Amino acid sequence: MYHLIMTHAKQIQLGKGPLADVAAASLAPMFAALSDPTRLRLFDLVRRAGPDGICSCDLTEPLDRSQPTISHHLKVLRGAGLVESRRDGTWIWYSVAPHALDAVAQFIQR
Amino acid sequence: MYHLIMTHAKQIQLGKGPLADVAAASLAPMFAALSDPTRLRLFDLVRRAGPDGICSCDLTEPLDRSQPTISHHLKVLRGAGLVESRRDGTWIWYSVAPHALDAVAQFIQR
DNA sequence: ATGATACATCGATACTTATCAATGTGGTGT
DNA sequence: ACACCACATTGATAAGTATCGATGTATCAT
Repeated sequence: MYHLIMTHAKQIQLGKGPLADVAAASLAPMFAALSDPTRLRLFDLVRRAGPDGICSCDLTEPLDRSQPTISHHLKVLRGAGLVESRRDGTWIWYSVAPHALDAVAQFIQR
Repeated sequence: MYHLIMTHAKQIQLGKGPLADVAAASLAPMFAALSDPTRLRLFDLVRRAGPDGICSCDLTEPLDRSQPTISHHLKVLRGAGLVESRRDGTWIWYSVAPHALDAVAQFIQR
C-alpha cells in the first residue's frame, strides 16, 4: 500500500522501505528550494498572499534584495514546483502551487 | 500566542506575521541539511533505526559512498541538530535527535 | 513609433559544497 | 608496544549558487 503524491507532473512514491534513490532525487530539490533564507522568506510571502498570489514587484522591497536576485529565487521556487506564476499585463503574480509541500510533509511525518 | 520550538539549544519563534529574518536563518540550515539526495537517504536510514540508532559502519555500503563522504554528511546532519551520536567502543551510533523536525514540520503546516 | 514599466536573462564574482584519496586519531585486543 | 579497526580530518577538485549591474524582452499608455 503506497501513498501517491503529485508534485508538478511528477509522482513520488514513498513506500515503506528505505527511501529509494529516485524518491530522494525528487525530494531533495524541494528541500533545496527552501534551504536559502531569502528564498524561504520569499516562499512564505507568496504563501501568505493566498490563492490570488502576490505581484513580483511587491517582493523586492520587503526582502531587501535586487530585482534580478528575486527573479532568480522565484525561478528556483517555480522549478521545484512550489509556486506558480500567471501573467496579468505587465505584472506577474506568484502563488503557491496546490499540494506543493505534500511530498515534503509526508516525508517528515513517517 | 507563539509556538516555541527547541532545536538543539536554539529556540525558533514562528509567529503569525511574515517569516522573520532570524527565523528564516534558523530554519534554512535544516532544509539545507536535507537538500542533498545522499544525505536525505542517510537521514532516512538513521531514522528507521529507531532510538538505538545505527552504526556508522552500516551506512557506507547501502549509500554507495566513501567513508569520508558519509562521515561528512553525518557531521552536517549533526550540525543541523537532526541526528545525535553516541560512542560505543570503536563504533559510533547515530540516532535521530528528539523533536528534530518539529520546526520544519511547523513551518510547512501553517 | 516612443517612452515607461515589470520582469527575465547574461556575465562576473565570491562563496559554498559533494566527493574521494591520503592521512590522522582514538579505542581494542594481543 | 604493536597491529588493527572505526571513524574523523585534511587537501584537492569539480561543480553549484547567491548576488548584483548591465542588458534584453514584453506589455501598456500616449
